[in-house]
Amino acid sequence: MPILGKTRKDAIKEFRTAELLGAARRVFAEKGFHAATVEDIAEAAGVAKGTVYLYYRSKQDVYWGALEHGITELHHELQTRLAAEETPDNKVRAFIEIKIRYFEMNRDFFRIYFSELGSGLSHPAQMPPQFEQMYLRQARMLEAILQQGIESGSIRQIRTDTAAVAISDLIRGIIVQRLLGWSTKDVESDVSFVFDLVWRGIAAR
Amino acid sequence: MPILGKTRKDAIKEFRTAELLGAARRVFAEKGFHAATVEDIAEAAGVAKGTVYLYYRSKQDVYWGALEHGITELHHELQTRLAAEETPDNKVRAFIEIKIRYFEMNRDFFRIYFSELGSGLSHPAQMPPQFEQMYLRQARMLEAILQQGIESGSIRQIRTDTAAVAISDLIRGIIVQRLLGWSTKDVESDVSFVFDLVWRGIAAR
DNA sequence: TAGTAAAATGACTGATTAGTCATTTTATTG
DNA sequence: CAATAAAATGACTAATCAGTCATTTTACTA
Repeated sequence: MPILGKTRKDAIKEFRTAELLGAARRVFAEKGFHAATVEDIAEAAGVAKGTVYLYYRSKQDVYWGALEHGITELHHELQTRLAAEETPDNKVRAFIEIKIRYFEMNRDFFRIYFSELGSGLSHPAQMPPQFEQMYLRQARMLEAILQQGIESGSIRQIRTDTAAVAISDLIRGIIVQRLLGWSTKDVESDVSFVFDLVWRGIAAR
Repeated sequence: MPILGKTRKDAIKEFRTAELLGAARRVFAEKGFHAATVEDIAEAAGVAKGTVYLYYRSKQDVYWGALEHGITELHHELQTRLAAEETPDNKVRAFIEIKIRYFEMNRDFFRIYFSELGSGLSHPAQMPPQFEQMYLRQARMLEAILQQGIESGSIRQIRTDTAAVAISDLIRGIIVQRLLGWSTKDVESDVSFVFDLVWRGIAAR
């Protein structure tokens, strides 16, 4: 039974992989890439160190796996929820809200995501190209919304690429504030602040 | 001659310290805190490893020294230049421009500054309290300008703390874009973009 | 210039840890 | 229930590097 056999093997692999990625996310978030040891991750996942190397080629591989998992999940969340909104202003607001809420619910992931951005700054070459693509994919999603708004007349003529990046920066800033405990407001109020600032800035007069 | 002697000794110390901080900034920016070795820094400064430990107690100390130096320099730059501006809108614009230009001229420093923010996220406890103070000091400078604008009626009622942070986030985002080579516009045009977005968002109607 | 103090050096130590692989445990199958 | 294959283990190796300190070099002084 080659097919069943293959499926079962894959099931084990998927299970261990998910187990390890969850542990990796927690450990990397707490200690950062360098300070986290493979032993730490193995322990957090409840396996021995050698087992980690049965599923990932290196520590760096585990890290990228954890990062990719979160980015993909967030992307799907955005695609699904944005499809339900009609107007550009609702879409922009939803975009802001979904990202803030996702990171609020996945703080460990945000720490990895954020610090990877930082190290990508120092070593752009070492980052696998697909990650640059993943970052840009989100920016393009937002750009498309802005473009739609410009065409329908609700958003003024504006550089959509720069505006999209600016919105992402504001969102990231809010998350950092929340993680540091410097913002004690509820999510809704932070979402409104960002949306109002942005919408005043980009809406047609 | 105790006084002269002391002065000379201090002069040597200052010279070596500056030498080392410059080298540290370059090396840390290129490799990041963990991957940079004390040997690297010593070599970049043209001294032996042991010499580094005559002026700094640890690698971490060197890092904080480099960070503090840049933050202080930027702070003085801001204080001096902002004093020359009169109206809130000119001050806000100057604030944006000075920061972008400073980081544009000190790219190595920005990499350290930015990644420290990232690791502060993961280990808030390990960051010496004075750094949190330094970060907040800049935010307060901006807040004071906004407050002044509100009082004079040119800026609408708005949460100055959140707005100040938002402006800083936008500035940081622009710098990242520039360092990654994703923004090819001249500084003036990036400054204008940020200022226009912000001013539409916060100006009195 | 000789003698002394300050500064600089770099070989060395101890600790850490990524990755390996011979051995053991667990699951499968006929 | 063997016999065999798959999965898991963790002791071990080799490499790296922060920090030390006995020795050497440089600067100063009388």
